[in-house]
Amino acid sequence: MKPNIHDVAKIAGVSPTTVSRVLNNRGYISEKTKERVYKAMEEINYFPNDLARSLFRKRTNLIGLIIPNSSNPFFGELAFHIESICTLKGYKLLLCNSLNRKDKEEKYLEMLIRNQVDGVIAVTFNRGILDYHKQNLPIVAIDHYLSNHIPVVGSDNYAGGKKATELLLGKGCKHIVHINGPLELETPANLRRKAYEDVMKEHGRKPVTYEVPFHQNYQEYISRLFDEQPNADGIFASDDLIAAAVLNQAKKRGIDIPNRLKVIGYDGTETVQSLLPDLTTIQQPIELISKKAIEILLKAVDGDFNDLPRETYLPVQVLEGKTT
Amino acid sequence: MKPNIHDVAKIAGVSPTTVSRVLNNRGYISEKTKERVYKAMEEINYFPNDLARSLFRKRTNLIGLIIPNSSNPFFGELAFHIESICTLKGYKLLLCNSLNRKDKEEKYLEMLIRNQVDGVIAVTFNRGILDYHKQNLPIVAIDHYLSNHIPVVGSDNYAGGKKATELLLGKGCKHIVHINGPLELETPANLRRKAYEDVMKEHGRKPVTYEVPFHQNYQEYISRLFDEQPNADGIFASDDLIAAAVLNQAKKRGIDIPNRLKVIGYDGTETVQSLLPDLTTIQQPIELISKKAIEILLKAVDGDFNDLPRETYLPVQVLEGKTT
DNA sequence: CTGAAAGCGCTTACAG
DNA sequence: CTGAAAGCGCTTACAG
Repeated sequence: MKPNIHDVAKIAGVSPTTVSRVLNNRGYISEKTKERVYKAMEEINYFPNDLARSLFRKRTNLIGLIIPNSSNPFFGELAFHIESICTLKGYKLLLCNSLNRKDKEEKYLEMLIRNQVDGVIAVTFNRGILDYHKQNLPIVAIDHYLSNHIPVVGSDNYAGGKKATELLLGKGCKHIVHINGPLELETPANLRRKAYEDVMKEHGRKPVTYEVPFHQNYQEYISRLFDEQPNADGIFASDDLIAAAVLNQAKKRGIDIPNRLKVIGYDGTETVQSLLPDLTTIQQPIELISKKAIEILLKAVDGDFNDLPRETYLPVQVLEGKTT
Repeated sequence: MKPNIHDVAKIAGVSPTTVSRVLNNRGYISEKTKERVYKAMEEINYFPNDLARSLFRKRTNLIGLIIPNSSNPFFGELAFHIESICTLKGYKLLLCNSLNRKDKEEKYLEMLIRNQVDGVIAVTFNRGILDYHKQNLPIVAIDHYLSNHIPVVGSDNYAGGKKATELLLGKGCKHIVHINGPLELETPANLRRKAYEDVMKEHGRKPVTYEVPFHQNYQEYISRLFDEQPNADGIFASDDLIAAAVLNQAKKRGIDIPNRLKVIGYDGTETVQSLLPDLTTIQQPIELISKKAIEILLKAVDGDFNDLPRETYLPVQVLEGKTT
C-alpha cells in the first residue's frame, strides 16, 4: 500500500502533526526534526495525498477548461497556454471537450463541481447553462459573452473585422464577400461580421455575407459561393480554416491569388501560420487571452468578486502574407 | 457553504448512511425514502463531493495525460480522442504539456501521483523517468517505447515508412530524400527512417536522410536541403509539418509539384488534411490508438497486470493527394 | 429496510 | 518546539 503520513511519522519518530508541519513549512520545527522527517519521506517514497489535503482545505487548485474541441488549432493552442500558465501558478487542468453540445457542457460542469474545481474557464456558445449551475463557482468565459455575471476575455473582434475589411479595400477590392458561421450562434465572430458590414457601407459597398454551418465540410459551400459570386475580388473569412478552404477552391478553379482574388482569414494560430505561411490573417493574441482569463479567474477564486473586469478585449494584429 | 450529505439527510429526515446508499444505489431502500432523498438533494442543489468519495474508495477515476504540446495537430487530436473516450468510460483527464522537457515530465508525474490518478498515458521521449517514479502506477506509453514494464501503443511506423518510400519509387522517383528528427531521440520516427533506408537499399538506391532539429524553424534547413540536393525528385518527410515546409520551399523556388518533385508526409491529422488537402501522407489511426491505449490502461487500473499486450501497433493508411 | 461508528489521509486550532 | 483530538465529506461493514 501507499505510505501515508503516519508511516512517515513512525519512521521519523515524531507525530503525524509534526510531519504535516514539515510538509507545510508551518510553525516552528527544529532543523533536526525536519531532516529526520525528510529522510523518512524519501526512504519510503512518500508523496502527500492531495485529495485529503484538498478535502480539508476546501481548495483543490484544480481548474476546469471547457472547449469545443482540442483538435482545432485555435482551441489546441488555447488549451496549451492555459494549461501552461495554470501549472506555473500551481493549478492543474481538467480538460473537457464539449463539441459545443449543450448536454455535454452541462455534464462536464456537473463533473467539475463534483470534483470541487476552484474555477472554470469556458468557451461555449450556449448561454445560460453556466449561470444556472454556477452557485458561486468562479467562471470566466473566453471570447463569448455568456451572462451578466460572467467576465469575458477575448480579442477585439470588431477591430479585427474592420482591419480585415479595410485591408482588402485598401488593396483595391471592390466586391468583397464575407464568410461567417451561422448568425444564430452568438459567437464573437458576429462582431467581425458587423465590422465588415459597417465598413463596407461606409465605403458605399454592398456587404455580402455567406453563412456556413459549423464544422461542416466547407468545400461544398465555398464552391457554391464561387459560382454565385463570379465578380468577387476579395474574401474575408471569419476563421483560417474557412480561408484555407477558399484558397483550395481557388486553386481548383485556377483563380490567381492574390491577383484575381484576395483572401484574408482570422485567428493566426501557429499551426495554420506554419502550414500556410502565405495566408494573410488577423491574429488573435491567444497567449495574452489565456493569461488575462486566468488572472481574472484566480482573482475570483480568491474571493475578490468586486472589481472583476466584466469585459476584456485584447488587440489583434494583421499578419500580412501573400494572399492579399 | 456548499451543502453536504448531512444537510441532505436532515431535510429528508433520514441518516447520512441512507443518503449515501441512495447516492450509490446500494442495499435496500424503500421507494419512499429514495424519493424523499432525491427531493432533498434537488431542493438544496446538492452535488456529492468526489474528493471525499475518492479518498475513501482509493480510486479517483482520474487519468493523467502527458503530451509535448496540445498546439501540435497530432497531439491536439490525440488529447481530444483520449479525453472523449475517458469521459465515455467515466474517467476525467488531467492535461499536462511537457514540451518534451524531462524536468517538466518529472514534475507532472509527481503532481499526478499526489493527485492519486488511477493511471497515466504518456507521450514522452525521455525514457526511464516514468519507470523510476512509477511505483505501481499504471502507465501506458503512446508511440514511444519507454521501458520493459510499460506497454506501448502506436502505429506501425516501419510499415508506414515502407509504404511512403514505395509509393515514391512506384511513381518513378529516383532520388528520394528523407527528412527526420534527430536520431538521438528514440522516437518512433526512427522506424520510419529505418524502413526508408531498407527499401531504398533493396531497390539499389542510396538513402539520404536529413535530420532537422526538433520544433525548429524548418525553412532554413529545408532551404539548405534544396540547395544541396538539386537532383532530388522525391521527399519523404517524417511528419506533415515538415512536409508543409517542403511544399512552401518548393513554391518559393518555383519547383513544380508533383512533376519535378513529389512529396509525402506523415500523420494525416484532420487539421492538416483540411488545410492542405492535396498533401499525400501516411495517416496514423489516432482515434484507434487512443482507444487501445485506454483499454490497456484501464485493464491495468483494474489490477489485470498479467496479460497486458506489451506492444500494440495499429495499421497506417496512405492518403494520396496531389503532391505525389 | 435503516442507523451509529469507524476510517480514508490529511490539517489546524488548542494545549503544553 | 511538539502532540492529541477533531474534522473535511464521504462509504462501508456491522448491527438491529
